[in-house]
Amino acid sequence: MTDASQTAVAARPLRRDAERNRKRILASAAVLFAERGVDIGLDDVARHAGVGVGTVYRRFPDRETLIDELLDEKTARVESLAREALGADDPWSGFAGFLEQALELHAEDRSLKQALLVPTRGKERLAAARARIEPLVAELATRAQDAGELRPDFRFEDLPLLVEMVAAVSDATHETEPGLWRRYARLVIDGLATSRTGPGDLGADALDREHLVDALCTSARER
Amino acid sequence: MTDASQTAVAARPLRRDAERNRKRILASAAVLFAERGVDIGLDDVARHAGVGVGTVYRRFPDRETLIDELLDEKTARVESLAREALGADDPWSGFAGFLEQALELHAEDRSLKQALLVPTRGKERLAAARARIEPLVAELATRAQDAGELRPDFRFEDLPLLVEMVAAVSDATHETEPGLWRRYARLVIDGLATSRTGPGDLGADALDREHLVDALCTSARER
DNA sequence: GTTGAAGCGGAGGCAACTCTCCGCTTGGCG
DNA sequence: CGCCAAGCGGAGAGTTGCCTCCGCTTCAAC
Repeated sequence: MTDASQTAVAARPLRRDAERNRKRILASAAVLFAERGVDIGLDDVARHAGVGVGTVYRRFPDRETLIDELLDEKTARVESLAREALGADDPWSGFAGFLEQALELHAEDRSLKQALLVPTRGKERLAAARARIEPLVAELATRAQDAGELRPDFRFEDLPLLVEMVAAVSDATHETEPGLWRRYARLVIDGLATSRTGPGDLGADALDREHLVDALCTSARER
Repeated sequence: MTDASQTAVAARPLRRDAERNRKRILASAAVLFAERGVDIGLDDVARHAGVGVGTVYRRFPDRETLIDELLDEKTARVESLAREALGADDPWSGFAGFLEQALELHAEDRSLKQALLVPTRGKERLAAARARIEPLVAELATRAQDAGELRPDFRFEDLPLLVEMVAAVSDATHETEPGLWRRYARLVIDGLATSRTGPGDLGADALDREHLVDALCTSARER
């Protein structure tokens, strides 16, 4: 893979001011995408970066180019998480640990879900990242199942929808109670284990009624 | 509670043609809300009902009035589900059965989630319905916990977010594989039980890769 | 310093959506 | 039947969000 600053191969380097603006745009997009997802107005990105809209659209002909460039660093973190997990001693803690860490990345960055899960998002780079990650998690799941710890009726195709589920919680509550998703992640992971006994510990407390109302209103407003 | 056709008390009855149009609007809104949620354009409702936009806005001064009127029948079904469940012999199957049936209603009707969960949606009627339902499910949960079958760290305030989670799956897949939500509902319910052993049975098969791709694209497009 | 290509900003076109307004139509009472 | 209050439809105003275009500015090569 060549240097990250040259999108097209052997493109003539940008003028100094142009390169500076390009960096600013990427930095602003990273912040805003993480916070509000990849479908925000590029006008907002331009304003945040202190450049005109025209500049954004000139540098990134469409939203997907911008996404492709921005998110491939983030997906690389998911990939290395999966590789580490494959090296873990215990197959179950490898699998469950990976899942929890991946969910943490999703909770911190809304755009990650859209980039990793939606196959039409981004361009070649993102597609390649997805293709690298998939066999890794499939292997993680198989090992945990062979060890008898992950329920046998789980299939690795379930993962995107599990992410979708927990992400629905973090989207709804990240303003009100940013760590609450862990409670529901724990619940899901408990449901994935072959067996379980005893009271368990969901970790983070449930929301009280007042905060719950806040959260549901906020998430409905955001939509 | 007085007759459903008089929104305001003692309002003079509508002219015959007006009443007919009102019914048509409600019927169309029921169909479209269930399919696409309560935030669709009221222009669409008007077109579907075969009336002009003006007619819709004259009869229902704002969206919330329409929602309030439409959804209180649906919420009544949730309420009676909860009452039935309280009469069940086994506290756990009462709780779990209620949850699964409630999730089924949510899977069939997107607007239900918005009406029941978001406290700012609708007007007095819906608020009253929410207030009636809450203590019922709290009691269901308490009984199941006292019987030692529902994990003790569950709190009934978790329910809205559990609904949110499973609804995220049905929203994503209701076009591609309408029954798939059951698989994930089962998983969550398994996670809620105090203990569980053996392979379990998630019911509906996971999506194969092709359908999964379809589902994720569709849900992203809809958003 | 001069010059032209590269780059810039933001006005404005276009599309989707919500809701209002007003001239025409119609039901039903006397 | 004749009348008019009640009702109707849909044009269009106001808004928001995406993206294009073009006249002006700036860089950097010479």
